[in-house]
Amino acid sequence: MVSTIPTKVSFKAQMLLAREDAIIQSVNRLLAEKGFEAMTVDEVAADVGIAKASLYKHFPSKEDLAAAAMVSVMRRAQAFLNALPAEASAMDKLRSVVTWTMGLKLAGEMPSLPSQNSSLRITLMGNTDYMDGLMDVSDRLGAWIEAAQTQGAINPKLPPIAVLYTLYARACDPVLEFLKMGELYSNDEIIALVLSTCFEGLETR
Amino acid sequence: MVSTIPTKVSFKAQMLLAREDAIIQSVNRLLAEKGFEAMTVDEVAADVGIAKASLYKHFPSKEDLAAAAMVSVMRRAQAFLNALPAEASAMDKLRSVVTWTMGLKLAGEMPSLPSQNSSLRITLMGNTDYMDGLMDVSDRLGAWIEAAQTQGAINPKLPPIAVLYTLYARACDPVLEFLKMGELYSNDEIIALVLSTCFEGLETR
DNA sequence: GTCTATAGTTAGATAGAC
DNA sequence: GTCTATCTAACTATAGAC
Repeated sequence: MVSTIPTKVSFKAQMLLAREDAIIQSVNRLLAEKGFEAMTVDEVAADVGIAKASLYKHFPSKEDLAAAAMVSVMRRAQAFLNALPAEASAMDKLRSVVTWTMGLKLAGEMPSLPSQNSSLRITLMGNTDYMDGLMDVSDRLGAWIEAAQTQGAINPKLPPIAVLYTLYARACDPVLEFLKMGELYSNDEIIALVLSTCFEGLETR
Repeated sequence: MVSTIPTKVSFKAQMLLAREDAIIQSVNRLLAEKGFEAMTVDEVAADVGIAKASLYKHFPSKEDLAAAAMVSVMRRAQAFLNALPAEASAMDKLRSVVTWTMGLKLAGEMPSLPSQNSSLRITLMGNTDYMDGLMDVSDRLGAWIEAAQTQGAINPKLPPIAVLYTLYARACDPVLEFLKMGELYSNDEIIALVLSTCFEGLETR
């Protein structure tokens, strides 16, 4: 039994995962484009190229679709953190992470969820994959923040939690899209500008 | 005719304005609480204490309700700008304005609109009261920004438009609500923290 | 698991009496 | 201008055949 069935099971499982990946990719893009409320399940189904009922066989609700997209982004973030050079300073790592998240946002790959929606919050906080990823990322960023403060790179008077929130907020900063709409600056220039205001502030140094 | 009718007309007009003020106040609060998509017209009607159909006699659509709330906030902003001491430096004025907008947000009086919703954008941009107010406020802030840059207070390398967007963005900064949810800091402390990260940045000076 | 078809609900907007 | 009652459209979710 072990010798005959595995390949077939594995193949089917692979197809299933591939389809779910396609779904998540569509959800991710649509969430970045229009946000959670404006995205409809019909759109997702049409974008993936399957029927809506089939979609509900994979994910039990619209909220779970969004959660899956967030888990996906969280995994990408973890992979990015893992790939950072170990010899870099805590400050450099933090700057790299923020640069990466802003790039994701400008590329239209950062899903945007309303922080108010309660049913979505409940689904997200009940999703252990998402919560574990969030905790892991927060812990690692938190450690770098405290290290940077000890080294005198980040203002030690700021509570680490406030710094963490400030960094997270750059991933959904409306300044990015406003500057992009103006069409005066390239994506790299926009990232450089916002990175500068974030770490160095508006005041002259 | 001129001597007999005016008082009655004026009285009716006054009642109408009072009712519309009450509507706008409800809309403003609900928009701050739940955002545009989550706010329903039924809720607004119930909150004001009138029938939904009556609401539609005053404002032709949900989008126009939100626009009226934005015009109201814009007027308050203009009044705040007018009341700033003329002898204050450009930099002090900018800090005061940002402090004020963050206070409004923390007090639950800052309506939050999705920057993606297109029908809302169209209504807003077709509303001359709103657009005139926005232009006026932007012009005055813009002048202060350039003055502060000339005086060396604000980093002159930053494009004024990027500085303006950055200041506007503080009015809807999720860091404010995150820190408020944590219940570790008072509203004044939160404002001081975000004001510091905004103007002085995260890096040690 | 995928489909078509539809149930069930909500919310924006309107009709028509007063 | 205000009301009750209703329309219409859109959307989430599911039933049931294959």
